[in-house]
Formats: sequence, C-alpha cells, structure tokens
Amino acid sequence: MTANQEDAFEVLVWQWINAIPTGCVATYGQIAVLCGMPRRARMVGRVLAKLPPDTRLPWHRVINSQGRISNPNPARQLERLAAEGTLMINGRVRLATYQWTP
DNA sequence: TGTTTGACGGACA
DNA sequence: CTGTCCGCCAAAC
Repeated sequence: MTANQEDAFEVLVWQWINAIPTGCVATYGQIAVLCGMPRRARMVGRVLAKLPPDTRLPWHRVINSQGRISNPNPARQLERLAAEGTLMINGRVRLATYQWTP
C-alpha cells in the first residue's frame, strides 16, 4: 500500500468518525468497513493514537467490538461519553442501544 | 532484515 | 462470565 493510500485512509477515518452523531458510538472495525478497508480495525486505532490532544474529532465515540474502551486513558473518554449521555454499565456501552448505523 | 508492539476482532475453552 | 489464541498489518525496534 502506497503512502498516498495510507493518507487517504487516514482522511476517510477522520471523516467517518466526524460523522458519528452525538450520543452514538461506532466500533473500530465498523469504521474500517465504512472506509472500505475491512480487517483494518487496528489501523483505525493507530490513526486515533496519533491525533493531537486538542483535536475536535469525536474520537471518544469510537470503542471496541465488546463495547469497551480501548483508549489507554479511559477516564477522559468515559467523561466525554457521559457528557453527551452515552452511559456505560459495568464498564461497557450497550452497542444494541448506542451503536450508530449510517 | 527479523521481531515486537499495539486505542482490534472473532473463535474457543 | 473471563482468559487465551490466532489472524490482522503498519510502525517501531
């Protein structure tokens, strides 16, 4: 895969995450599929990992397929989710309730 | 150039 | 339910 395609994928990831409505969530794998790159959930995570701390992207709406937080700093994400009404029960989001479907 | 490391996911015990 | 294992793939060693 060329560097250009990598960049394109990164931009797509930004755009799809930006499209997640307030109060909803999406999984890493889901974002990968939406970007037309199935099996690249880890790369979605890598894109998020290099976001600047002050980004306005709603990265907190991206969780793993178990409805759990994969972010190494869960407290921040938990707070942001709670702030928009996405509640976690026993450390997990009910995907059946909150998962976004475009 | 070979190995390890992740903001992953699904299968299985 | 939890823990383990394996496939995944670019980056960092």
